[in-house]
Amino acid sequence: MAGFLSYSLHRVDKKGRVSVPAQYRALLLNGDKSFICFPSLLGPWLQGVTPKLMQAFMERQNALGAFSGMVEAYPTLVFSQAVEMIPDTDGRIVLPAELLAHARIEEDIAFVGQGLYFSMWSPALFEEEKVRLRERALAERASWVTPEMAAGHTHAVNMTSGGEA
Amino acid sequence: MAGFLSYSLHRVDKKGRVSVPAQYRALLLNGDKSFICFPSLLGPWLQGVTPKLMQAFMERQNALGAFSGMVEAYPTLVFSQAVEMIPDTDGRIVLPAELLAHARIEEDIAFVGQGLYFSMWSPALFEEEKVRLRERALAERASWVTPEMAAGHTHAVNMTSGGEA
DNA sequence: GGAAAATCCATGATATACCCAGAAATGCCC
DNA sequence: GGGCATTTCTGGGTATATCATGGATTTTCC
Repeated sequence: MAGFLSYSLHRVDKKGRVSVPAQYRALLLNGDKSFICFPSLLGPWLQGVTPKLMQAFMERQNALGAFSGMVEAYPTLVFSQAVEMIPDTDGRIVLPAELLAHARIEEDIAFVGQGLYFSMWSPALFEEEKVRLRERALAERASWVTPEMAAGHTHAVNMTSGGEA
Repeated sequence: MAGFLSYSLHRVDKKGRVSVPAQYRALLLNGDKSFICFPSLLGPWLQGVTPKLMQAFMERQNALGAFSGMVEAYPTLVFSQAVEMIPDTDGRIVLPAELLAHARIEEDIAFVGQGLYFSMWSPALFEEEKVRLRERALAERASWVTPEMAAGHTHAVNMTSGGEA
């Protein structure tokens, strides 16, 4: 399945090395075998996105921004703090200290699948976040599973293509 | 028929293995030979969906959501708790302990067809749910039956008989 | 030369993929 | 309807491969 799923706990060793979940690594194989990591602006966690997604974000920038004379705050922050992570032959990466600090990650790290992308957390902080997520999710749910979705997408979701006649 | 039907009772053995109903397996054959399983946000049961359906849900995410700064609560909860299940050569899967716990499944498990997808229950809990379903189904029925059907073919929409045939 | 980083090597625990076999149910043919 | 054959589910056992992790070694660059 081509999406980031599940939750997995990993360890940060003394040298800062972290195993990227094998499942995620498999998803990166089709691309650049790397992912982009940057601190979330809203809280203590790190976002992990595919290079492709990063590209899409870049293309949203005003190409002439550099000539506008003003600094585009959001993309500048994101890009300046983003780091490309390339897992080594053992599937491990080393997260820069600033990123670890931002997410308050010390010995343990949690990889959290979010479908198109994923995030990395201090396990304890994510547990707290999960409580908040649950509260918000029910309210949000309606907007994610609206009749339009059912009407608009169902036909594209043709079960298992063929099926028996 | 390319849809998840019926109800079937299965056993969870000591090793946590569960046979996926042959009927369901047949539906997965033309696809990825797997399905995605995640806890329902609404109650103690597990949802089973095809990878294709999961994909459709994923595509509904804002591709640049990771950059919005906001955590999308609903998809994050779903994806982070979702696990891809790939039946082995005997057609069995192993459900993770957290999922079993959520649905309070112990020795027995019920597969419940829901058309485009299906769900997994503790048989006892589903019996209780069925009572509630019957009540709600009658109220809902009106919105599922189109005017034409209501005029002549109402009997053809007799979904609520449910249970084992 | 020394610190930091990248690479290689080793390990062990776990899970998982596979095999086998019996029982039960199902469908089929006569 | 009776009997046969096939599928399906279940249980148990085992070997294998995967994967996360820790340590050592080499390389790089200041």
